[in-house]
Amino acid sequence: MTPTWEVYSEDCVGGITKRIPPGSVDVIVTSPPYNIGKEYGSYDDTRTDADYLKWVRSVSGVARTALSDQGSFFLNLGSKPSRPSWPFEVLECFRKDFALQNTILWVKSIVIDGDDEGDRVIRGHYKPVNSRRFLSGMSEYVFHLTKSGDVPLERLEVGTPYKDKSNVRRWGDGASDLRDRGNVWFIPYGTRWGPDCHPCTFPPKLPKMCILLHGLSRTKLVMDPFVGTGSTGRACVELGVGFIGFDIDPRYADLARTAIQEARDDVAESGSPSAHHVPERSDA
Amino acid sequence: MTPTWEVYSEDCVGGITKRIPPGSVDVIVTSPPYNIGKEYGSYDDTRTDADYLKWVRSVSGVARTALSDQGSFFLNLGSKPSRPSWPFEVLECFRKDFALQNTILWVKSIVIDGDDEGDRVIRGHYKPVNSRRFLSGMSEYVFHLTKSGDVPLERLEVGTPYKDKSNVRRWGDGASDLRDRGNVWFIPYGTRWGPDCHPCTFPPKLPKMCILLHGLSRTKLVMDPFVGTGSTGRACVELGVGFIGFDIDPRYADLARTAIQEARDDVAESGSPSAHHVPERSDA
DNA sequence: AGAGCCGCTGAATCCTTTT
DNA sequence: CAAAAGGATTCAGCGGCTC
Repeated sequence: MTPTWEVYSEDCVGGITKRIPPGSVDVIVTSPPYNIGKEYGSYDDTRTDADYLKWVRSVSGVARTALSDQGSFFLNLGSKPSRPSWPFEVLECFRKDFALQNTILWVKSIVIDGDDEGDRVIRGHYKPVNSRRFLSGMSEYVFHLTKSGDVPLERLEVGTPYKDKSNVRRWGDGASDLRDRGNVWFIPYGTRWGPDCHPCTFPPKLPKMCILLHGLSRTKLVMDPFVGTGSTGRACVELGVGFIGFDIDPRYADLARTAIQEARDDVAESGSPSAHHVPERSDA
Repeated sequence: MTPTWEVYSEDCVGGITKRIPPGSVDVIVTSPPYNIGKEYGSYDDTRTDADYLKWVRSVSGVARTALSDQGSFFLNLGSKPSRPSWPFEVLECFRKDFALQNTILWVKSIVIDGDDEGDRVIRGHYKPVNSRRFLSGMSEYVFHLTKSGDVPLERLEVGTPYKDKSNVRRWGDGASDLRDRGNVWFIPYGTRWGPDCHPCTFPPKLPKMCILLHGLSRTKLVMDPFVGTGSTGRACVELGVGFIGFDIDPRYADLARTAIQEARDDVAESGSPSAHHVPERSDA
């Protein structure tokens, strides 16, 4: 049976309540908008932080209802350069409904100075901030939230090959050359980052890794309350799992539907409905 | 005039109040103990989290008093994988007295998958945890706290060259070929990890980079309320700035004094009282 | 002589069982 | 039922050994 991929152009709080049976979502992957005023164009731009956080609380509530008891909620939060504490303040809202089980650091760019092992390594796109007081932000957070704080994961699904190959046969089960990647994920942006891109989407590799970490076999339905350009939906098509997404802005909902359709065409063409691994290059 | 380096074996809250004139500290670099029960052997081991956080509040208060208006407070907080939210909870205590101006991510180990730019890169010490639900922790936080949130920094003092010019090791030239390193600092542990090492110290490179980031010219006195093995004191000797440290445990205070004395001997021997740059290898 | 194999050790570890 | 104690585990680095 083919899974379904749906995107609704409506407010996620209402949409989730109306359309999603409680406990039926296995994985949530999303990146909420920073400034609700921008996204909800009709709203008053002078919304206070307190208002925003109150709204976040309501999102958290419906998310908890929709998620299954053994489900995983991957919450991507970047930080406004001018306010590094913002992600933590938003996280507090969700921690009233969820346990923080893991904090994943999405590193976009890093400098590794030369040492015994090799020369200096600089990887990832460098986006400098012109400031006297702020360091350029090279990372975002992916908070892994669960209801119990005790949801089993498939760490090796996003694993990395052993460094010491002699350990493969010694401690690996013999077949797999994989060990835990840890909580620091280096995922650079793709080379091109179009001007019409949603400001707060992530590269397709990120939602893919999140779903794989939760475990593909335990994932039937993925939800994204703020689809943006539809990276999560695209990942779901490629992984062959169901998806339901929301975006109050019809333009983004359309973008996401297009992205999903493109992914379906690609999959139909290449023939492989699901790639059970992290591809080397999964940039759009 | 030679700066002074002092370590007192006493509780930092009392020690700071007694010995440090308000506003006289330019930079604080420290890594507080997680479990006060362990450090303060005589205390009741059944201290609750709330008690610990209350104690943190008192530390925060004296730290604020000691710090100058334009001072920087670099707070290193690691996290047990089993409780990823702990650093954020502790941070909240300090945010009542300080503004969070920057969040620096100290990355100890990272996997960079191969792509166009090169082969797969694995760097740093890998410390796996035995768990089905937790990812291995490869990072810690360094929260940069200030009074105003608007303290100017010297980003290029910890900068990195624009290009890989293999034989440009000429530091005298200065900041011409440097760009901002960003907020993700890759600093691996040294290879050897001696048996008599304090469990929660950071590599000497870390406090050094913090002081340089604040600006050597604006730094006369550095303070560390929990010296541990004395990495911060050692860094101060090497940079030629004053230091005052505290540790209630006399053994650690002694360790720190020894570390400082060793650094003084090293500096006296090599002749250069301050190295105005981040050394390639500064492991003890 | 260099590649491969194995033992040993560590870690602000986690997990299970027992008081 | 919270807390303590002992057991289990992981994988990189190192060193020694063999082929």
